[in-house]
Amino acid sequence: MAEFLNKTDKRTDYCGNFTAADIGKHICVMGWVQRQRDLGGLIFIDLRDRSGVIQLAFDDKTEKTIFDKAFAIRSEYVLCAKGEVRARGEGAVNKNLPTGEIEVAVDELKILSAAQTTPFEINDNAKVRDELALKYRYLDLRRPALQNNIMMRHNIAKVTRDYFYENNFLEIETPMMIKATPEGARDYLVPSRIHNGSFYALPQSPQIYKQLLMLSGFDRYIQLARCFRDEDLRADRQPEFTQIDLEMSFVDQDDIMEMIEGYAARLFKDILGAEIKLPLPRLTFKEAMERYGSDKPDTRFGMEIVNISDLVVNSGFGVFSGAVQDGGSVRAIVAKGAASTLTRKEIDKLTEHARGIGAKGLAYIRFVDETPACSFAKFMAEGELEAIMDRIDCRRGDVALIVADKDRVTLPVLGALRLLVGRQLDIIPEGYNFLWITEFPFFEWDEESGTWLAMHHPFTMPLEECLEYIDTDPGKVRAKAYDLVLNGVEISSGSIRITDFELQQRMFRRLGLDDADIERKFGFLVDAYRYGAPPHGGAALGLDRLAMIMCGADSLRDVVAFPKVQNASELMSGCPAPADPKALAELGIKVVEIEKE
RNA sequence: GGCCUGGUAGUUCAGUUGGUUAGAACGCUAGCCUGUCACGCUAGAGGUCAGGGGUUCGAGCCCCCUUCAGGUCGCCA
Repeated sequence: MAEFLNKTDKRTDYCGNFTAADIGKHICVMGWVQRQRDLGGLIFIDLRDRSGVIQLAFDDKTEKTIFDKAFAIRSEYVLCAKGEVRARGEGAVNKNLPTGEIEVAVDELKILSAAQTTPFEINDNAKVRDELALKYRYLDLRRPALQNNIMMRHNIAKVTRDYFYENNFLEIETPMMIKATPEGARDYLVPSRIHNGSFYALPQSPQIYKQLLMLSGFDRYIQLARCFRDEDLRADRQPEFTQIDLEMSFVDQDDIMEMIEGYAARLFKDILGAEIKLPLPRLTFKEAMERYGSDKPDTRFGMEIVNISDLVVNSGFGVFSGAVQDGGSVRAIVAKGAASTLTRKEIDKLTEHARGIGAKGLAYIRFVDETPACSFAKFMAEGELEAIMDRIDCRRGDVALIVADKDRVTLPVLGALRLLVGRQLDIIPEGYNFLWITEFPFFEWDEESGTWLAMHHPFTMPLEECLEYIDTDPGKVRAKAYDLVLNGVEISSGSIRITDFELQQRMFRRLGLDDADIERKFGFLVDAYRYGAPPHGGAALGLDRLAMIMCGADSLRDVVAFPKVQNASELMSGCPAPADPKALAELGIKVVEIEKE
């Protein structure tokens, strides 16, 4: 039978906060039983709350009724315990525990709640399969590791607000029920009861609203904004997530980047005590792609991509020469000292992987013995292989991986292999490596539709020097867009917005939109820019991803209190779930079975 | 939508070439134990081998389908 708190039951402090300085004090603690140890005439209970654990002690001086109560206590019972803090005996000190020098000699004990045996042990050492842990997420969240992550996330949010508030940003809430955005990820839709057949969308980001806030004159805006995207999940992608969303007026690109750099440095200093050297390094998109095969390169290690097209353009190996003559390239990465790790079998696996992501094949040089084993040596003329190995610095003990294709294949494939091999060789050092990627292309040619698409979004400002190419050579137009990358993870994406009505019309038309399209898709936003728009731009940082990296977690699930799994359902509550037929009728929605192909 | 990996006691796992009664550790229950802290010792309970179908004299193991979970490609302006 559970007991109840009364007016005199006030917690003195969290369990983990007591120290030897408290010896002699009479205290009250509350929490969950981590473990009860019954030694016969002596019982110990580790009481846990979000701060840590403290040991409760019961012995022959303990009143009999209390001792008997302690005897029956099991793991995860919720207790209120009062008693005197005392030093543990010589030799009984637990050096592994912050509270290991002390214990509470209990003289009053309430069982606030009994607990059934949990489906798994509440313990960081006990591995539990995700499926089960997520079904009982409220229990999994009792584990110290997860508690610490969630608390660190809180601290990140706090420092974030502190920093931006101090810099005159206003926190303004934007709506969660909005008009569907015409492009980008799939929207989550919310049906309207009053307007049957019409739908709200949940925001993929507050993009349009924050731009309008600049037009309204709020000048500096920030919001920790919940965002929703109906796309497939990944370890670093949840269907709902939180962005640190910000926008600034009367600034250009460098001002915003500087503001964000200051934030990054402050955050890592305050939370982790890490010094981030400013200004952060910058790479253009083009350079990042050519050196790392990625627009979010992990620059904690080298293994950069080397272009060998000019050496093989006339070689007897058709795969190489053909690729270059067709306008593509032949490029390589070299894994230094990897010859013993990257066996023939491992290279075959890498080849399979490369094929899986679009390469036609993978050539290699594996230099382990006197003569290098090379998959294409027999096609090489005198001196050609030597020239290649010299260019890419492939020495005894190294393995070179070579891809020949269009740039849009060679670069990303080598970029992916670089990461894979880097992890396999375990050569990626610890630490925090920030990097800006700038000068993104504005347009992206879409093979499928045969049109130019906006790579970022259509309100992104082109670089002034590129304006002349908008109609003549769209591929050359670069944008005032900047991504912040941390350890190979894109943690922020931002841009300066177009505030000139005429220029915006020009960009829309280049994207193949006619006046009717523009009006239908962006009508109110375009109109807004007719009435006086300050130059402005902003960015959005992924709070979840930041927290993930700062916690050293491998998955967003470890920093989101109630995450969703791969099929976008939540295992604990069982959502999404079928709706009540009455509710559907009111919404004018009829559920039809969609045939699977 | 594609590909890969996995599902065996409450939990984490082992399970040989397809062969008798499916094991271990932890947890749980009971008993003993005054300095434990992953307490110790003794005993015990606990199994739809994810579900369905097939091959076989015989299936946890082989085959097919389904399902759940993880990773990944597509997708994510």
